[in-house]
Amino acid sequence: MEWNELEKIRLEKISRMRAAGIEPYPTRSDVKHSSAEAVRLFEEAERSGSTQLVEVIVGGRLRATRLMGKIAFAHIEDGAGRLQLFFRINELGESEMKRFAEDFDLGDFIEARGTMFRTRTGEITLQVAAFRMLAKAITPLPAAKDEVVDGQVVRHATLSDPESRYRQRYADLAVNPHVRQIFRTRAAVISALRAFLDARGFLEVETPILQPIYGGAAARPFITHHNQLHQDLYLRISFELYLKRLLVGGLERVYEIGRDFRNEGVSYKHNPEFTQLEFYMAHANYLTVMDLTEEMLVYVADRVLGSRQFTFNGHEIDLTPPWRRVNLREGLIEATGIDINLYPDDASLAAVMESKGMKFKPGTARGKLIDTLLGDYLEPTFIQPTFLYDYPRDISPLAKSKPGDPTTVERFEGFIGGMELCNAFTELNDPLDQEARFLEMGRDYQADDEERHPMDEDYLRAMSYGMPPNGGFGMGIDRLVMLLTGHRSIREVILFPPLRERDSEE
RNA sequence: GGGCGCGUAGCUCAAUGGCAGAGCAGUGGCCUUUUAAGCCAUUGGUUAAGGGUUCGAGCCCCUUCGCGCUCACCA
Repeated sequence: MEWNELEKIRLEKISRMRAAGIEPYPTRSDVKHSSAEAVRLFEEAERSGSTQLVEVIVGGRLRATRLMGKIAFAHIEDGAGRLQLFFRINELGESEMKRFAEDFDLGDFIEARGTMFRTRTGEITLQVAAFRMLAKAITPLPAAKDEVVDGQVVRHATLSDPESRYRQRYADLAVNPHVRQIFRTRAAVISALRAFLDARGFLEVETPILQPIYGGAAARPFITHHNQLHQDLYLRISFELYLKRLLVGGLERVYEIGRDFRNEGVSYKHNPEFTQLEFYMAHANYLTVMDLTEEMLVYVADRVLGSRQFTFNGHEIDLTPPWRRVNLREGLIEATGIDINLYPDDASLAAVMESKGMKFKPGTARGKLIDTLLGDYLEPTFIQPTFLYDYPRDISPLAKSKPGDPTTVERFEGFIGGMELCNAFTELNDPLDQEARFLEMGRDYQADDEERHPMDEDYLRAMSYGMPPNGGFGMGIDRLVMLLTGHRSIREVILFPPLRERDSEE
């Protein structure tokens, strides 16, 4: 390690402490109370009129000190909040007061024991009878001072450079309480999703992340290699094909929450690894899944936010059902004037789009053209929760056809805040149809080998044993957390977002 | 990958092409109820890296690195 001037000073303090027989990193902590508990115990004693002193042992990070000669005030921060400490020479003696002033720095983890009282200004405070170092901080925290405004801690000049915040997320978390809150919310969202599905008889399962054949989505995979098997493996791009195999096996309602990996570009709403929820439900269909989606997201919002309304990107969003439901064909007619049913092949749709001055890559297949249209003209307009439904068959190889309409499948995507959040369909369970779809996809994507939807023979074999009719659902958890925490960048809701390696890391 | 922008002290930020600065943090003092405590003094810089133009570059030009925004890509 290379230490800067500030750090060298603290290293000297460590030497000084050790020379005095004091261990700056003791093995045991004797902390018994959180800051919040200490305050609560004192308030209870006050309320009951007890004359008994409230004695506590608290511990936390030193966040502020106010040294005033023969007395000193300090604030420590722990997981539960902040607590003011009061040091006085009368109780501690001259040498301990000096030790506090000389050896203790902002950022150190310290332990303090004593009795609770109220200062003249009314702040509930620990009168310190004894204190010690729990863990010396060598590197100063990247933050200036705290201020309490209306009961909220405002931290001044705190770490704000996004690169530093992501590279040193530990420092970001240590210094920015609102960042810690994002990840508490994230955990609460996942916990609520589990509770919702568990209560409805879903079984949580784990399927392979390393897969010999990737599938369930159209994306370039990450490739890795198993040495002993002498075999290349892919990091999964979706869970879909494995979860549906379980329906064949008689697990009628399954879900998985986990990581997907897609070797694609990053953006404010794309990360190469992201967290996905997928569930599959026997005897459901895309309409019943739509209802369940509304119910599930309201449940999550109620539990996590205590509200069905929230602000995202300057929009007041309301999750209260029923959500708007837009037929894809009708939506496109309204937004673009193009009726996709009148243009049944690549060339005719491309021609009409060109006549309207729309931009797209030449030679794009019809399905992808339609996807471009909805991405450009519909998705950004779906601010309030909206289901877009009935997708073209040729971009939905795992969805079941709509009865009486062979070009359309029973599929919907849910949008909130102008962003795709989830994707669901009545799952295709006809193995012969499925085989035909794989072959069609093989043709459409032949030009671009990496994006090709590979044939999965074993998946077809599974389906050939008989798969119950079912509805399936996939949702990006990161995006849901973005919405519920009001962050427009996916990196804000991922603890350690990927960054390029730097030449010299300190 | 393309375009635009940014990178200055530990942190947050200043600085017409003309002496690299402030606040906080740090260091040394004073201070027995403070709370962004206060007062006095003070340390701290390869201005991301490298090259160029210029009497003179943090500032202008080129290259490289990193980050952000955006476009492309991403059913």
